[in-house]
Order: sequence, then structure tokens, then C-alpha cells
Amino acid sequence: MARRGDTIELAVLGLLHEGPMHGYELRKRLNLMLGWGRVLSYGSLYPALKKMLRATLITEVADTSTPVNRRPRITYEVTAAGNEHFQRLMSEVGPTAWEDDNFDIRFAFFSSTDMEIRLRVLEGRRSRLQERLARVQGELERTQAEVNRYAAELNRHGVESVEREVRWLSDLIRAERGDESSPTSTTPATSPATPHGSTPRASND
Amino acid sequence: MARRGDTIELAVLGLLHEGPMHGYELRKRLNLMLGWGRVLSYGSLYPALKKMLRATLITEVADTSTPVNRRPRITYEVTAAGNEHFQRLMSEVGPTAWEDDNFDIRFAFFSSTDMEIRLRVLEGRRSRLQERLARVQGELERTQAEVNRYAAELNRHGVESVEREVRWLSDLIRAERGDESSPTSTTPATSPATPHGSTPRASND
DNA sequence: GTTAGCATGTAAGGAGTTACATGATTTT
DNA sequence: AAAATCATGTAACTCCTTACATGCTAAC
Repeated sequence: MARRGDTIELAVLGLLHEGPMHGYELRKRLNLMLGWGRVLSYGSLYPALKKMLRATLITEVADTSTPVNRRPRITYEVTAAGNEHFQRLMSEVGPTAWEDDNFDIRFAFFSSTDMEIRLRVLEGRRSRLQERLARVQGELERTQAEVNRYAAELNRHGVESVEREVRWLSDLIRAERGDESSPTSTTPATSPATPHGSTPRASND
Repeated sequence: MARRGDTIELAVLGLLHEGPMHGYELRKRLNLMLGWGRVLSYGSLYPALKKMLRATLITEVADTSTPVNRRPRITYEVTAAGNEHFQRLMSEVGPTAWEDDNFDIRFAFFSSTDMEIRLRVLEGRRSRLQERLARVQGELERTQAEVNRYAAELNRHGVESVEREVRWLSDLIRAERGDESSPTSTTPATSPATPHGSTPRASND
């Protein structure tokens, strides 16, 4: 049930969870957040907002702080139904749930869910990556011999990158398990839950 | 002029450059080659082949080796015009040229172009990544302070990954420059042009 | 015998981009 | 004065995926 287009919805809901915002700002924050993938266009953001309004996941709120004479901005706020929907999307386990964009968005909003869901997402992503790793490496042994060196090098680099991400996820999972002190708080604690910083050098070389 | 959809075209042309193939096999090879991104569906491959036939970039060839009683397979071969188009796409410098998928495909078919183009592609990709790195890191200093730790961690990981790719590209560029012995040959030479294998530990930490 | 893989296609629909349309304000 | 940024939207179009349609063969 987690369709591809739910990613924008999740992102908007996640951002509004941190406070009301208008469209233009949502787009900026989102593009900064995704940064490495595609940039979101107005052509998809505004219609998405309209759709979410109709579904009463968000509401327009009176714009208190429009600087004098400015074009009146439309500020959005998340509703109770919206928050419910957000939590549902965060914990969804559908087939598209572990794709790059979808995972990144979820991860970025981890502060707005609880540990149970965080762990489920991290572990889901990890096992998905491991599956792919196994499948690709298996097929490499059968076909790669006849393939040119550049394709082989690309594969090698790809495998290495994914292995790195798996290690990263493992560290996060370990941290999440070892650290009970993170109830849904927005302000970060004194000691962050992320123990890495430099590579754990997981004797994989 | 390098539209998004040219990626399939480039990939098909590149594969057929290594010898004639039928649709089903093209899809398999491609999905193995991309592996980490989306998988290509028949719904986009076959129409693309039809389109390329009309544009005479490829031709159907008599299927010599259909195992007895098998459904007759339609085998495609690249034409002279197709090869020209392939080289043009490989050396293209348009705005979509440095995106993940597009770069991966180009890289995988490096054996089918000459060093000049290989260097252009590698350097183009690298400077694109460096631009993004600079932009993101600049914006981080301004905004990241107020952002939650998970978003921050995601960013840290993203930056680290991109930095790794930049180092990888730098190694490849160096290898490409230092090694003149790679004329368009399909069979790999005794000593491959890729000098890495383990990380160069580029004192960036 | 039934599932999985080989093999080629089409039609409908979803999701998002590009380009267009508009206009104020701030910076250079 | 021009260019960039703020700010919101719509319409057309592209590209791709999903699901359907068909049928044969090899493996379990």
C-alpha cells in the first residue's frame, strides 16, 4: 500500500510535524534534505498539498507573520488525522518501503517516531540491501568473467558501497538498542546515539 | 539534448556493441548491470526497441541459433548510424549527463569509447559531485544547527559517501592518464587499469 | 502437474518534470 | 536598472510501471 508517491506526503507531514510552514519553505527544506537525489518541483509539491488538504491531513492556518506588504503566504499545519497517517506511513512495510528516497525520508524523521519503528525500518533496509548483495554477488560469479573490466569495476565499487551502508546500519541498530534514553524528543540529548564517526573497519577487506 | 529517456537507448546501443542480442537478454543484462537502481520493465524496453528500429539505430537480424522448436527470437544488431549515435551520447555534456544512472551506464561501456571521452565523463561526474558537496556543506553550516540528530547523521553519511566516490573517481582519472595501453579492446589486458582495490586512505578524515 | 523461466508484446494509468503565468521585493 | 529570490499556481507532456495477453519448455 506504500505507493511511490507517498514519499512527498511523508516528507511534508514530517516537516510540518516540526511546525507550520508554507509551500515555498517546504520545498527548500526538502531539497536540502534530499540533496543527493532529484529536486522536488513546484509542479508536484503544490498539487500534493492540495490533495492533502482535501484529505484533511493538513489545514491552512492564518498567516501571523507575513512581513508587511508581502504576498500573503499560505501556511500549513498538520492535523490529528495527518499525524496518524504519518505514523502509519513511517511503520509501513510495503515493497517500496526500502527504496533509497523512501528510506532517507523516514530516517530523517526518526525523531518523530519511537524506537520500535526505528528498529523495524533500519533492519528492513539492512536485510533488503543484504539480499541484493547476495543476489548480485551470486550472479557475478556466473556471468562477470566475460564482462569488460569497466563494468566489473563498477560492480566492485557498487558492492563496496552497499557493504559500507550495511555496516552503517548495523552501527545504528546497535546504538538504537543500547540506548534507551530516546523518547520522542525534538531536542537532541547530550550524547547522540550515533557511535561511528569513522569507519568501524569491520575486517571485511 | 540528453533527455532522461536516452539512458535506455544508450544502454541498448552499448550492449549491442558487444554483439547481437534479443530483447529478453538485453533486459537481463541491463538489470544485472544497474542492479542497484530500478529494474527495467518490458513495458519500457520493447517500445524503446521499436522506436530505435524506426530510427534505424538498430536492425533485426536473422536468428541463426534458435534452439529447435523455440519461439523465434528477434535478434537486434546495431547499425552504423546506431554506433554514431552511441558515440554522440557517450560524449554528451548535457545537464542530465552526470546523474547516477546515466553515469553508471556510460562507465560500464567505457571499453567502447576512447580515453578522451572517458576522461571527460569521469571529470564531469567528479566536478558535479564536488559542486553538490560544497553547496550542501555550505548550507549545513547555516541551517543544520536547528535540525534533529537523525537528519544530521543522514547528512554526515551522505557527505562521506560522496567524498568516497570523489576519491574513487580521482583514482580512475589518475589511472586513465597514467596508462596509455587501452585501445578499444573487449578482452581485458593483463594488468587492469584500476589501481585501487582497497581504499587509498586519502587522509581526508 | 505445477511452478519457474523463456519470449514478446500492448494498454492504461501514475507520478513528476518542464514550461508557462504572475507579481512583489531584495540584492547587486 | 537588472538579476535573484520570494511565492503560488496550472497545463501539457514524458517517461515509466503495472497489469494484461499469450504460449512454449524445463525443472521440481
